[in-house]
Amino acid sequence: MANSVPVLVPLPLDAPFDYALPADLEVVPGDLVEVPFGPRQVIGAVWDAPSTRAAGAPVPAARLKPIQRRLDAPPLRPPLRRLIEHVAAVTLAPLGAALKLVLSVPAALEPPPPKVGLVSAEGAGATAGLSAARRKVLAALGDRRPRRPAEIARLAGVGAAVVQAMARAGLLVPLPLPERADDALLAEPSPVALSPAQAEAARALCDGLAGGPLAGGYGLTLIEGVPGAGKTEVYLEAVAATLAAGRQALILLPEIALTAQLLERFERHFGRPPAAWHSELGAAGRRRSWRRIALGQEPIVIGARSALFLPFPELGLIVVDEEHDASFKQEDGVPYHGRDLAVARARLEGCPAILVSATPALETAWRMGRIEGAAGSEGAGKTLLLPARHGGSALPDIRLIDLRRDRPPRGGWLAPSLRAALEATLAAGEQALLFLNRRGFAPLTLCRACGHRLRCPNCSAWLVTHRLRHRLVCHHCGYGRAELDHCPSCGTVDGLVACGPGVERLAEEVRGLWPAARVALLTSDQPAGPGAVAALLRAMRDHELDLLIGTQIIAKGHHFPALTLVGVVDGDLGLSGGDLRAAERQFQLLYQVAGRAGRAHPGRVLIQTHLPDHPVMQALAAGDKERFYAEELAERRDAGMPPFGRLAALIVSGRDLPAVRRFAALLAREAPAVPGVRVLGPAPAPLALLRGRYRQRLLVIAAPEIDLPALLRPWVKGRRLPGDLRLQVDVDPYSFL
DNA sequence: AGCACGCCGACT
DNA sequence: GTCGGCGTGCTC
Repeated sequence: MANSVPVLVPLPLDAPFDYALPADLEVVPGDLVEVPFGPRQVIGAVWDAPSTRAAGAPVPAARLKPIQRRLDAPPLRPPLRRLIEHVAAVTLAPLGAALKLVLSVPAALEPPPPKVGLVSAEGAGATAGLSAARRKVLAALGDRRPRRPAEIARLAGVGAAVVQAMARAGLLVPLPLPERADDALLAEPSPVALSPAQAEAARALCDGLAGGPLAGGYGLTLIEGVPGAGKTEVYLEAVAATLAAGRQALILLPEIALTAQLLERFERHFGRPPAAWHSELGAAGRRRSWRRIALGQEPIVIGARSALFLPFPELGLIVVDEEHDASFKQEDGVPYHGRDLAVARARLEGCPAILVSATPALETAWRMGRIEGAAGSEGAGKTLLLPARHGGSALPDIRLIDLRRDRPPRGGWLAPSLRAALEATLAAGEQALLFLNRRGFAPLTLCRACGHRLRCPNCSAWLVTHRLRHRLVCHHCGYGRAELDHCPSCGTVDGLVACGPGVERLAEEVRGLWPAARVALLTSDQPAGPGAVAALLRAMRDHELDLLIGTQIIAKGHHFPALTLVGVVDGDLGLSGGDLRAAERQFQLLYQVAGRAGRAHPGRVLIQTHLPDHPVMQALAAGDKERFYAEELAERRDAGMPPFGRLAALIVSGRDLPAVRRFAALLAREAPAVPGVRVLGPAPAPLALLRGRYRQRLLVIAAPEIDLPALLRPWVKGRRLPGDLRLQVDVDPYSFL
């Protein structure tokens, strides 16, 4: 019992705790161990010995509790441990909370229970006195091969209960099932023919990256090209090179871009399905995948941002596809940015990182020195610009519809010119897509008699009418109730009017105009059910649909060969609200949506807008991405906003508004007075009431040379909050909602 | 994060 | 007189 060992537990604690190491146990840093923690047992990770003892007297050796056991799982490798420390440092999260991101699947830390099947017991041939069902089971099990209970029941044509009862009665006995041998390639990989431009980019990617993936070493590359330019094929070459070197590749995608289509594409290319890691994965799938990844049995992992924390034994490449996407930013819990951490992990692992986008984040473009007249940071990495595959214009023909002149008829949302274009497209037997980034039927419902607006009781937000489900829903907290036929304020019956369009309402208009057209709706909540979305996308691809109406879920990755017209119903939607990145995001979104048109045929895009002179609209209409980036960057520079300044948002929330205000004001009074740092607020946060909690926000704006986490740490860390108040610190906030 | 300890209201 | 509310403080 000589040594003491630091163990980090996945709880919101800032430092590891020391434990006694029993004489019969050996551990190395990164090992997963079970330790007593207060009254309970928790699984933690053996941490590295601190170089200098942290402040505070060490716990006397006599009071140390012993490590209970070491788990049968590979230790967390040093790069992953350093990533955990990095996350805690940059987000101000407790170190243990960062560890929890890695140990998110406790069940995976234990070896899986051996898979057991059933065979008929010795001498069970004597069937006398057995029921017909039981005889059927024994007959079906003639070959004495162990099978899973469900399979036996199916084979014998009996219920699961029969099999269970027979096992209990000893008529069937357990026997281990043979391990599934699935390491081999399942199919012949099908190499993809690259265009000359793609081949050149792939060569540059594989050769030029700090000696290439084969040689290892950190390097950062941006692959940029219009939708359809074949960016995926190029990075697949780097993935192939990584696999050839015997290392693993991680591909990060926004959650909604993780489709069956994409997984199939990888499977075709590499002859085996990649491991997918996303929120839909069930408990069993997570456990299995986590463990297989930890044991180095999954060479390719495609996942959403949380896949960054998987325990790869030898990570050789990280790709961040759609790197500009805002969903890489984790908003609650530990508020990290997936793209930034991907780059950080690549650096720690000593492997290349590839960022991929048709419309890079402004920060990325700047950092890579991509923008005309902008210095960028030196030596950040290199950019591979992929030209459009068929030469010609980079994007389909984009035109603006000025809604101030070209007005939709009363009660409609499609301007005459968009109607005409849809009419012509449908008449020609071609496909169209209508994009409206608004779920439901109408975003606002008000009473004609008294003007009352239907609001969420928990949030400062309107209730959205979802007519298909006959419900009123809050899109922020999940509150929902049945649709109303009377005003809850004045009681007037049938006086409620729906204001503004949602995709459901748009579908109604479209069906009224073209009753014969095959129309479908696609949003994040519609259609429901596994496979339904895939089926719908397949139907669209195979031209079994004429018109698809959807929210931003349709913007990503899908390829519809017969699509020739894209209509953007409300181009201004993302531009309202004082969000720093509103213009950038809207440009990226509309550019992506536009890219759906004419990937095979020349297509066109019509954008309805009230702001045709807005820089976003002008840039889209002119097809001038460069100008938009340059202008937007200039504006950021003038305002001292990212990437020319750093932001942090401090949000104080609680059920009692006065208490929230008091604490926010106190926080502001105690703000660090440092040159180059401004603190704005407190002011009501953009959603001033969310889930029944009032929210006040302080905004910190710091010059780029300021170490923002270091500045914030003494100010906010270890602060005791009265009552149910909570303080959320978001360094480099992304969305301002 | 849990969970215990610790001081003030309505109940068998 | 007790059961129990959740405020605050600790866990090697």
